Amino acid sequence: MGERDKEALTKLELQIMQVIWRLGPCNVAAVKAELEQPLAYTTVQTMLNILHKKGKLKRKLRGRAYEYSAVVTEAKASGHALRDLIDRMFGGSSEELVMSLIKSKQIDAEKIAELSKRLEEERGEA
Amino acid sequence: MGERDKEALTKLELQIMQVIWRLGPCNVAAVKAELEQPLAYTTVQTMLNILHKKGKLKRKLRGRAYEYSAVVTEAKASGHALRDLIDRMFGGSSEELVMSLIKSKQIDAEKIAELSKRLEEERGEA
DNA sequence: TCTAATCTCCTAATAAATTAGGAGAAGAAT
DNA sequence: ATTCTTCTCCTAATTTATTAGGAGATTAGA
Repeated sequence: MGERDKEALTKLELQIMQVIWRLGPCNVAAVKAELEQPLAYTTVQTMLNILHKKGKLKRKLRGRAYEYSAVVTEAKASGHALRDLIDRMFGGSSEELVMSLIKSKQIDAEKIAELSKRLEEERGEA
Repeated sequence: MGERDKEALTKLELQIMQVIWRLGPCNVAAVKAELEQPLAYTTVQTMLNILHKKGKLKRKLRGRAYEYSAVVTEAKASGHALRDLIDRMFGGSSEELVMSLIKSKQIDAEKIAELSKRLEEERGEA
């Protein structure tokens, strides 16, 4: 990865970000408690450090522990992950992705129609 | 990764699979020649071995070199990658994913409508 | 046949991601 | 004040992913 692509979150990084998106600002203990896998305190801390270094989290001393909070929104992160996948697997075409969803039966005509409709409505309100 | 998830392709693995999906059965040299990054012959070979071990490729001696061919289709692999992303980032909901595409302006109402239409047509023919 | 060019296998170095131990600081409890 | 706990930082072991070297086999061509 040549300097670029440092946006991407690894699996564990994502899980940790998700805890913080869900709970809001957290210290190490809170994140650790919320993770389904049992991880050592220091493991969680290392990951939080990495995320902080990558600019995904900011932190602030609260009491005697740091409290970490998200710098990027979940929407932004998922948008980015999606963009990556589209570029890497669907030749950059989001239509291809949607077609793939349909072909693999992960979504159907009804759902698409429903989404279109919801879209129209939102469009109308805006 | 507890035994499961061994479906997932890493970045380089994916690139190599893509060469084979595009060109059909290939030997090491052919894959190496087709990759944009310059990689050593043995590097490509190691990756092909790994992919073979993972069951993504099968191989057959053709002349004096192995010829590797895809066991999984591109559609299947991309379907799986998509499923993973949906599970990991969109709480398992493909609708959420599509909404995210829309919100991040990676696809718009027109496209969705077009897709729906194309779907109807295909439905009609089937 | 002999040589040069592959190609395979085995091995391993490097890098990135995940996991965690230990020392010391600093507040809390007695 | 002394002890106990909790938290930070620094460090590093482990695992997975990427990269590649070298020995020996086999074949093609002179």
